[in-house]
Amino acid sequence: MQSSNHSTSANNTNLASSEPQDHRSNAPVVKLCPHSSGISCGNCRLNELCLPIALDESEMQQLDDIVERNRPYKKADHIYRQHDDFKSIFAVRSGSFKTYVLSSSGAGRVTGFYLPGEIIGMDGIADRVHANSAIALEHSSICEIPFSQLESLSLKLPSLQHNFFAIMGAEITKDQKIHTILSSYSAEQRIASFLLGVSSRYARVGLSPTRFHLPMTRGDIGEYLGLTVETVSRLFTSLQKKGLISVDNREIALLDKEELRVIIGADEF
Amino acid sequence: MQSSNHSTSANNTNLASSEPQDHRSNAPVVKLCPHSSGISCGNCRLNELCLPIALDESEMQQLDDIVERNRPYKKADHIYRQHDDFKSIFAVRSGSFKTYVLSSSGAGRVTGFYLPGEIIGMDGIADRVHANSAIALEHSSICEIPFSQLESLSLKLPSLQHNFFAIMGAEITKDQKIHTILSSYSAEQRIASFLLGVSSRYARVGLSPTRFHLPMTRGDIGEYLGLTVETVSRLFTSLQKKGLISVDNREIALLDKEELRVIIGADEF
DNA sequence: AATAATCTTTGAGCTATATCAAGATCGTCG
DNA sequence: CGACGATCTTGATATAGCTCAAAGATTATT
Repeated sequence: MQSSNHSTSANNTNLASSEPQDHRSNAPVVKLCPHSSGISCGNCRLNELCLPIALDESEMQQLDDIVERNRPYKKADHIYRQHDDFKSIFAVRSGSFKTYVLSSSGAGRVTGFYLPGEIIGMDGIADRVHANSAIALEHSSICEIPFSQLESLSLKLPSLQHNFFAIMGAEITKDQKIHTILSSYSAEQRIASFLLGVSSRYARVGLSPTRFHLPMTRGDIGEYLGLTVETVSRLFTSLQKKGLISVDNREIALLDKEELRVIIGADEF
Repeated sequence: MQSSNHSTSANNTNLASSEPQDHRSNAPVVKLCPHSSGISCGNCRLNELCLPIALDESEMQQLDDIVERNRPYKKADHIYRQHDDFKSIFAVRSGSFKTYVLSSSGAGRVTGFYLPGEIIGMDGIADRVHANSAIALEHSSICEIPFSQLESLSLKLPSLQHNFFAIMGAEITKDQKIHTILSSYSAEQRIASFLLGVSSRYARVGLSPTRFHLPMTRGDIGEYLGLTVETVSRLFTSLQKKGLISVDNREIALLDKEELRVIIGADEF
């Protein structure tokens, strides 16, 4: 189905294995090239936003030693799939991913989008099995951090333990925010909130908060927000007509962020 | 407003302070009675479901030393409120709590329910400020675990660090499950899923999975599931008419769990 | 470059759930 | 015990967003 692919969390810990026992359609057959790039946490432009926040030189070096930098993922490549054994978490270095669960009806349900500097895979920590699948939305690259090694290192580096608790805590806070959005916001509020959220996540990594490219389809956004494609599309059109955003396919410009915030907080009186 | 209350995460670390600077209406004025009960992690019947899982005697003792066992909470007492400084996490020992965020319209939004053996307060770990409020649904008691001390101790006790990572991971997995429920389930599926969820959580602590008391109102359930009170009420009635459950005010009996599961998975073909 | 597949938009009608309203029941407190 | 406030139920109606449908745009494949 594909000429190449990646090892996954379930099987790429053993880098020597060139023929991993993979039960999936697009089975990886190419061996990994860790450390092939000259990239390290120390020189990564995301290091202040990622796991290494506030680590000193030596600490960062120790973290760096357990990080594996897999070769790039093509669009639609999976990092891991639902029910795979949990072995690692992954930091997005470039590109973007979505996570989703499958409902056998085929109606996949998107559970999250991940942009550079964000961590994927924490859904597997509790049960040691991934609760969802993670797939690249575009050509992307990640850093793989074997979890057991992260645990060991966290025992030695208080800052690292602290950072990882904070990262997991942020995931919890984020998920609860979405809970509120899904349980109480109108379709228009959901879309406004989604766009502002993406905006600030791009801003976080130094990209424009007002003009950006959406890596996901309208359908993905709909699944994530509990809306249909049609509703998402209609609302993009409607927000554009109101002059709040400009839409050119997946190129979005936020023209009036303040008013978008008003939409979200409109029930707040 | 009330004759007594509790210290909160924001101010009860200093047990000596009998007059904490509290900005809330029902300000605590009674000093705490830690260790007043003969209770310890070692003899707590929940210790296999809580933070101490798989800790040995000595480890459990060390954990025990940092745990503060506050006096009971009355119905409607807050453990902490939105925007309070984050200092501790809390394990429910008995009773139950809900967490919620306020939308100034007064329409509070319930973000979670917490039963015995479950951990409250992880919403504050990332930002060091609580993102929601936690309030007792009935007469309840908790164990308070100061977070900075938990962090320190986790550096010394690998099992404790491991457990806490797992507990946070479980919270993430749970929140993502709810995401899926809210974004794709019908009202009936949400209610069925909620009832089965409560059932297995009661089973976890050794209570009946088929007959239980709901500590929360229909309105709470509605806010949590993104439904109105009326819809929740109608569905309870409807599921009862179908013979799947029996409802006597807040006393619930699950008469046909298998069929409830079918309802949830009904789109799975 | 041509074709196929996927994604997006727009319209028209439908339905699940919200909203509004009113009564019934429960729990609490004087 | 009696009464008030909170909670729950049930009915009637409204509507936001879904479903179905079809055409246009974009992207991928040969």
